[in-house]
Amino acid sequence: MAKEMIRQGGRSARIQAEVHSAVQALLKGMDRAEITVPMIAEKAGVTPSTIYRRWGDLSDLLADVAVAHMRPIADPEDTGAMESDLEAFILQYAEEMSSKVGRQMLTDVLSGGNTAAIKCCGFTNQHLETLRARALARGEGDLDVERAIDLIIAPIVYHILFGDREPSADYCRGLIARFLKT
Amino acid sequence: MAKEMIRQGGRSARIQAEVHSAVQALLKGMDRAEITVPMIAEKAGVTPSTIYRRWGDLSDLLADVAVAHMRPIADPEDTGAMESDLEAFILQYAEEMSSKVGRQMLTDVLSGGNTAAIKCCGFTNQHLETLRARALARGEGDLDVERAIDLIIAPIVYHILFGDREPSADYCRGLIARFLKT
DNA sequence: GCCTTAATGCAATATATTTGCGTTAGTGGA
DNA sequence: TCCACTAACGCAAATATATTGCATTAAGGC
Repeated sequence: MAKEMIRQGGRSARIQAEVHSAVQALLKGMDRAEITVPMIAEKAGVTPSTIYRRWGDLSDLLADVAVAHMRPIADPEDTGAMESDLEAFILQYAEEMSSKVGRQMLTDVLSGGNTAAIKCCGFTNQHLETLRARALARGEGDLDVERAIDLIIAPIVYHILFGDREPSADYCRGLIARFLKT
Repeated sequence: MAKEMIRQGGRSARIQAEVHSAVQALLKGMDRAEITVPMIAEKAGVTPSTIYRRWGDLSDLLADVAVAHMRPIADPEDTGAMESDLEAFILQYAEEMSSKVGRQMLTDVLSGGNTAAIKCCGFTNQHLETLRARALARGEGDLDVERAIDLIIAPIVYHILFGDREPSADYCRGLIARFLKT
């Protein structure tokens, strides 16, 4: 019976919430490089050892918080047509990701375990799949999600991560136009 | 006079070399998460405080080492034609970056200061510019480097970083074909 | 309500980082 | 070549962070 069960309710969940919000609060006030686990523990009203045991180390914790914060709460806006849906979603995506906190979330996700990164790009796929389902329902034809990742998302993320270019709205619209041109 | 000069010769350079090779040696034998500064210091025959003072912290050191290791020693192979040059370069790039050490270098570069990342993508640009110069010299027409970054490099890097797909040779050739198709 | 045990807190220990100070060794000028 | 200047280093003490054993708390199933 009961082997290696993972608990989800009550105290355990409350502590996770406290720790997450402590991290987010600290991220607003200081650079990521100066945040420490004891600092988070104190703000969350928890013992440091609890954090170490649950999350392993700071990278994993930050990645976990970043993923939780990126988790979509709502579907992308429905503007009535696939092209405008796509533009609205991409522009918002680029703006969120290129902001200071967005960049931090990206690097945290990539520094943490590989599972965080997979989840993160899973969210993006999910959003694009939503747009695809809408397009099909409207009879506007298909939307190739893989191709959208390669032609639109990947360049935006690349330039944000490597800092060699700002993903301006015009640049994003250019990527979308290239994608739509069959 | 002499304000804030930076020394380059002798001991200082030797120590940098020792530390770099110590890091590379350690990276071969263990996971990046278990490497510590004192560990590196001992293998390099140096005091930990020296490393802390020169590089700040582990992230910056690893980023520095990764950048140094990515710095191109030779130009990409000259195969006689732009298309084959491009294919040769991209396939090698994808293979290097998707290897275990390649992934580590990428995340190290992105975790370290922003300057490391810029240098890193500068190397890629430089290689593509070399291919472009060759193509122009041969009278094969132009090669749009920015577009190559967006259409070929960015998707490869994206999938390596987020781990949602392996950049196989066939996949890379598909990206190249898409790029060449005007 | 009772039992089992995952999850936490506490405290002791081990490890890593920072810092003050004396020493070594590049660098430029005489 | 020698000398003055000082950046960069080594050492060791002080501080901060990470790990671990053990007692305690509280989910989840009965």
